Amino acid sequence: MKTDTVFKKAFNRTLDLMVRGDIKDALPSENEVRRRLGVSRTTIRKVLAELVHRGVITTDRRRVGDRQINPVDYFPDIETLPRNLHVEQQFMEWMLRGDTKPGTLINELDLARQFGVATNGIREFLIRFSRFGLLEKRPNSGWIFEGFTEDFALELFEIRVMFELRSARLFAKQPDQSPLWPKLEALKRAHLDLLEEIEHRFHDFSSLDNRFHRLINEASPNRFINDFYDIITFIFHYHYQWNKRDEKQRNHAALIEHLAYIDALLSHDPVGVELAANAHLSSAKETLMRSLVRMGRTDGCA
Amino acid sequence: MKTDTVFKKAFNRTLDLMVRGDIKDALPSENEVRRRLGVSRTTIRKVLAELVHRGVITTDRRRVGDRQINPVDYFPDIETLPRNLHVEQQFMEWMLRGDTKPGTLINELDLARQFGVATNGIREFLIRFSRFGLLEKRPNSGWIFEGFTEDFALELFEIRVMFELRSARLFAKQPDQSPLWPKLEALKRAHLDLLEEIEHRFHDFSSLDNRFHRLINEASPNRFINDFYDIITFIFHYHYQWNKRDEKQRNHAALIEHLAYIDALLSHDPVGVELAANAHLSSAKETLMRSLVRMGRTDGCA
DNA sequence: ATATTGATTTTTATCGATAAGAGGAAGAGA
DNA sequence: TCTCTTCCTCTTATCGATAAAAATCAATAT
Repeated sequence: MKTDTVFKKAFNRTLDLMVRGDIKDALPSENEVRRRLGVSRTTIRKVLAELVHRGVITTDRRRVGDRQINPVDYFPDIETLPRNLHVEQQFMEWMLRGDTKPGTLINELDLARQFGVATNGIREFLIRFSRFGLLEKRPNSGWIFEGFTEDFALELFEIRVMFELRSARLFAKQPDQSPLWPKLEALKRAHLDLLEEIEHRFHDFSSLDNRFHRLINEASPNRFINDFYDIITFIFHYHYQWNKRDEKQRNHAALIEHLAYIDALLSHDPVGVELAANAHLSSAKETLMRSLVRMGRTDGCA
Repeated sequence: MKTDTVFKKAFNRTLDLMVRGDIKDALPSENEVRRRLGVSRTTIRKVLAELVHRGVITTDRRRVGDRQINPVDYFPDIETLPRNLHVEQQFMEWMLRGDTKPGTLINELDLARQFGVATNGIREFLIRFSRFGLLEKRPNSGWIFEGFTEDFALELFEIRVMFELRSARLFAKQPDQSPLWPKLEALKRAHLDLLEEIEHRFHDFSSLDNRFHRLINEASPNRFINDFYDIITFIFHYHYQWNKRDEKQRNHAALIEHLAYIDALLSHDPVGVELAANAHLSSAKETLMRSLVRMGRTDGCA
């Protein structure tokens, strides 16, 4: 039996639309709502039915009633997360926080019980996750966890540098009329904005980081490079979610490096691009390696 | 209910051992057989029980009887293939032979019925397969097949060249005492042997090809490069399984290129290595691209 | 006609059940 | 004491069932 997370999320989002005034008086057609929320009409109808049932809208012509919408009407956030995300989060927590050692073998059944899902869900997650190079399957037996080790990080960065330099070079070579230049300019402004407010908005850096590196790849797209960047994004997302040490400084420094990198790109100077990219990447690597060493020492020897 | 392919394969292999005379008179201990076949003792016991049941060995002390072993005693090969391999093969056939167009959407239920397995098996295969960059999942809906197109091949080769040049360079730089040099020598000899008998042994090239490129990576291992080579191996394996055109010439040419490449490596000459590697890779690319174009034309316009 | 809603069919996500296979504990034999 | 075997438990591979969500088809209204 599927979870009804899609419905609950759609319901909450519909309430949002009404609260924000994007929907007032009569509701738009089912198809219109469907388009806005990006779910099927079946789900929309369920949402509408529930709204009627709760007296938020009237049955005839579905007018928005004068009933106030309050926080209790919303489904709790957890119930709007699909199962596989749930599994992912719990697994990453198990792996990164639990200080899971290289060579640990993973027991599907055990994890399934721990996470409260069927073994199937665990297995599907593990298959998906295995492309990150941290797991290996022994047929008819379990999985072996290779460990989020220094070696892993070094190998990851070796590829990352190759790919990034390749893409940056190609980006710099684009014709002047390319639509990517204005995009890069916009991104530069976003960086400057963030820099101004770095004191309290430093969390926003990671999404900017992502946008930047993906933009670099857009100049000459290659699906394998893009896929590889998924790995980086994923690993960093979870790793730094639980390693907040020096987050502000880290992000501040990276922001400055990005700006130098962007300027080098904007100046079309290949040597400068290479230098700036290298500088940024090696500092990112440094940061990760340092935090890995620290992680390993959480048992008290530092 | 699991399939008993492990048992059947182990059974066949045990018969092989007896036929080949590796096992005569009394059988070795369960643990010994286990070690040789690489399966669990549970499975071995099942095999032994079956052998007794069929009168191939005697119950007491498990002596090999004088009953002749004949082909009928073997389980058919198909029953020794695990389910997921089955799915894989059928899917690849569906995709490559069926001339499946880019943008085709994949229906798990439909494939499950077609291949005679539960939807779960299909889904697990698709998740595993999606790392090859040919599929994309739409949550709560199906999968979309991106197509085994020219773009795909071009992107694949761009990465392949980057990785191979990197690895070849590092390989050439190894110290003289590295154990990889003798391995390379051995591989060279294998190439020469095959070259002599190319007329009727040209099928053996692909495994040699694999060994060669994996050896190159061994000098400075990187799991992501290795994983990427899995993609290449997989794609080529199936693609050329159904595109046998010019197979002999193709392999013959590649063999010659390999030899030049190997000699360049053995001479530690970085420029020569780069040239030879490039030459080989671009010819491999040529071959693939040509066969892709032909595939597209199987509808008769050529 | 065309867009909107209503009813119906298909497909996906998810669970639970079960035979096959892995592996451990302890007795039996050398 | 050590290996081999028997017995037993736990895990994986695989199926089938079912609610949720998507997709399609039919009816109605504008």
